[in-house]
Formats: sequence, structure tokens, C-alpha cells
Amino acid sequence: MVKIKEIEKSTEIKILEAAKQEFLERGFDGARMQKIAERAGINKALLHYYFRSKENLFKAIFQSVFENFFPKVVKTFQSEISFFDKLKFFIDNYIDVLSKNPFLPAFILHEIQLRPEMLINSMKEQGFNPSVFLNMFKREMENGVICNMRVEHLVVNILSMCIFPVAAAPIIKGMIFKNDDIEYQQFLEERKIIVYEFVVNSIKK
Amino acid sequence: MVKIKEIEKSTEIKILEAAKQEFLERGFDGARMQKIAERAGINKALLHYYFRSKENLFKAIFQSVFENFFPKVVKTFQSEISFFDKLKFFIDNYIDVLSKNPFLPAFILHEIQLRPEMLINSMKEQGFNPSVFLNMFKREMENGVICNMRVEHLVVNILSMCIFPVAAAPIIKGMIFKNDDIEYQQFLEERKIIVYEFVVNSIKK
DNA sequence: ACTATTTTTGACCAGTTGGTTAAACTATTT
DNA sequence: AAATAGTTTAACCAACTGGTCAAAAATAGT
Repeated sequence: MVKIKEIEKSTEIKILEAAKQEFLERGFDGARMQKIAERAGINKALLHYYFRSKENLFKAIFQSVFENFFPKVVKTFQSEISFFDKLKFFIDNYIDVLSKNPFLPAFILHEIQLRPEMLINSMKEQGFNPSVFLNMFKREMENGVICNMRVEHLVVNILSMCIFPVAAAPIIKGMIFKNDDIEYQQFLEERKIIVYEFVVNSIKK
Repeated sequence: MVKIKEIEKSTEIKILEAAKQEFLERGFDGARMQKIAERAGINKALLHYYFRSKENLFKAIFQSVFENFFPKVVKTFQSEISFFDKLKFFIDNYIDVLSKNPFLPAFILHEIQLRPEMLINSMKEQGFNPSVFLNMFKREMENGVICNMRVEHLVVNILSMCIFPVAAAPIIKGMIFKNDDIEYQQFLEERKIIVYEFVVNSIKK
């Protein structure tokens, strides 16, 4: 049994991985329990054995996925580097995470439209607090390092420019890059620097 | 019959309005033909009488909705006002349209993930051409009015800051404004100016 | 007023979907 | 090795869903 666990992933892990794919690609309403079972290579009844219902399985996935969507800000921002390096590091890192989870942004944005409770739930359960983020910028404004503005707008601007281009990948690919995946990936790569410069240009005193 | 048409909307219009609501809120997979019929106050079979299938009805809605999502750039940009006024007008106008269609951005972003063809289709059918948009900025760069950068990034930045805050409304409301709708609406209103200033600060020479 | 055409409806259908169950299989305990 | 507990499966089910159809109702044409 020990050997099996090492070679073959545990059933629960296999289910979670399959469910994550299915839910991320198709959303709750589009996802099919049968498809999840097939993807995991198991019998459909096993899904209900491990996770009572579709709703339950979905909640598990949403929570695990939520972590990737809301950047673990604390570690990034507690380091000793300068404000601008923190900002640069954050943007680089966040775009990187998202571009490796291409379905994530659109999935979250879609699901929360009719289930905002899920968000609040996940936030509480993970102790996520946006004010850590906001306060960092507020401090730099008070120190006169960056221009004064409502921090909420600044933060939303930064997040917008990181998240939207991934959520809108099919649009951008289709309209700008003639559906060339490589060119689009290159575009995202460039943004790690461009977004930082764009923000700094705008807020630096 | 003339009188009836004036008082009561034609069946087709009623269906389209009901379907638009249902599809925008729930997406294709979450929408129910029965619910659309109820919303329109008609029998379900009528839906199939006017639009053969759910798929067909969806296509009709997607196309009509697409127009609002992709700003009618031409008219805005052909006017004689200065570049910066065009930009200001565009951002103001676009945020306004989106905030009046709160489900629109997340709907489009979700649906295109697995149906990119729909996008291409609607684009062709409506003769939408993104290069009109891109070229305007390129011209101003060549004229030395704004800083040089890859126009694609500039345009994506602007669109990001207009679209994302609407798509992410439930997140922003929940995390920043304690679910206060009015404060959130005020926030969007402010962005009409803030986004413009943020962009201009960054690109003005 | 009568007919032909279009619009609307209720009843119905076949396929799908999430979920259940009893039995088979596997591993663990004694 | 026998009993016990934990996994896995195939078969099944009730509810729902998109879609059909024949008949009824409304409208238009004569």
C-alpha cells in the first residue's frame, strides 16, 4: 500500500486534479460528473463516495484555486527590498502564475457573478485581507515616494492589467495575433516588464 | 394589430430580451429555456418556433451583445477633437456602457474560453477591425505626442482598466466596499476620470 | 362569413444528469 | 485464515432538459 501510494496518486488527489480541470474549463454548470470520473480514470460513484455531491466537490476546487488567484501578498511584501522592487516582483510573479493557469481568471470572474458568497467564504477561511495590499501603497504615498491618489484605484488598475489579459486571452489571440499562441505567450512575457513600467511612469513623483 | 404592437412588444422582442437576461446572468450552460419562456411570459415551444434551438437563440444574443462589448470606435475617433479628448471621451463612454451592463464582461470572457469561434464570427459579421484603434495611438506616437511603446500593450492596458473592474464587481464590492452597491457605483464613476489620468500620466511626453 | 395562414399552447418524448445502492473486490486486523 | 472495514464498480433511478407535435386560438385575406 505504501508502494502504491508512491507510484499511483491517491484516488482523492486524482479526483481533485480531474475536477479542477473540468470545472476550470467548463464552469460549474458546464462541468459533468461523468467527465470528471473519466478524466480521473475512475468510476463515477467514487466521486460521491469521496465528495458527497457536485456542489461539495466544486467548493473544494474553488477554495484550492482561490489561493492562486489571490496572490500571497504577505511574503512578497515583507521582504527587505525597495518598494519599486516589491512592485516589480509582484507583477512579474502574478502574471507568471496566471499565464500558467489560463482558465483561472475567467473561471473565477464567471462563478462569482451568481455566487458571491463563495468568495467571502474562501476569504474568511484563508484569512485573506486586502488591506495589507492597500496599506503598502498608502504608506508610500504618505512618504512622498509616489503620487497621491485613492489607493483602491491604484490597486485595481494594477490587478486589471495583470488579470484581464489572461482572462481575455482568446480575444487578444484572435484579434491581435491571428491565433498564434506563441506570439501571445511572448506578449504576456513582455507585460511582466511593461505593466511595471506603465504603473511606475504614472505614479512616480 | 398596429395598436397591439405599440402597447405590447412583439413576441420576438420579448424573447430576445428575456434570453439576453438569462444568458448574461447564467451563461449558456446555466441558462434554461423554460426560464427564458417564463421571463418572456410565453410558452416554451414558442422559443423553438422563433429560434430553432437553444444554440441558435444564444448566437443571436451573443451577436447583439457583442456590439456593446466592443466599443464603436469609429464614430468616437473620427471627430475633430484632440487626441486626449478622444481618449477621455472613449474611457468615460466605455465605462458608462459597461456599468450599465454589469454581467456583460464576465459573460463574454467566460463564453469565449470554449467558443472562440463565436468571437471571430461576430467580428467578421460586424466588420469590426481592431487596427483602427491601434493605429490611432501609433499615429500619436509618431507625432511625438505620447511616449513610444508597443501599441498593443497600451490598448490592452486601457481596456483592462475599463473592463476588469466591472467583471470583478462582486470581488471589489465584497473586498473593498463591504458589499455596498452605492459605494461601488461611485467608485466606477470616479474611474471615468482616474483611468484617463492614470493613462495620460504614464504616456504623456 | 368563410377560408387560409400564422401564432400560441399543453402534452409529451428521448436523452442526459446528479445521485443511490447492493454487491464485488481489496486491504487490515485478529 | 477468517472476520472486519474500507474501496471500487456496474446497474439503476428520478428529475430535469432541450426539443417535438398536433390541436387550438388568433389573424389576415377573400
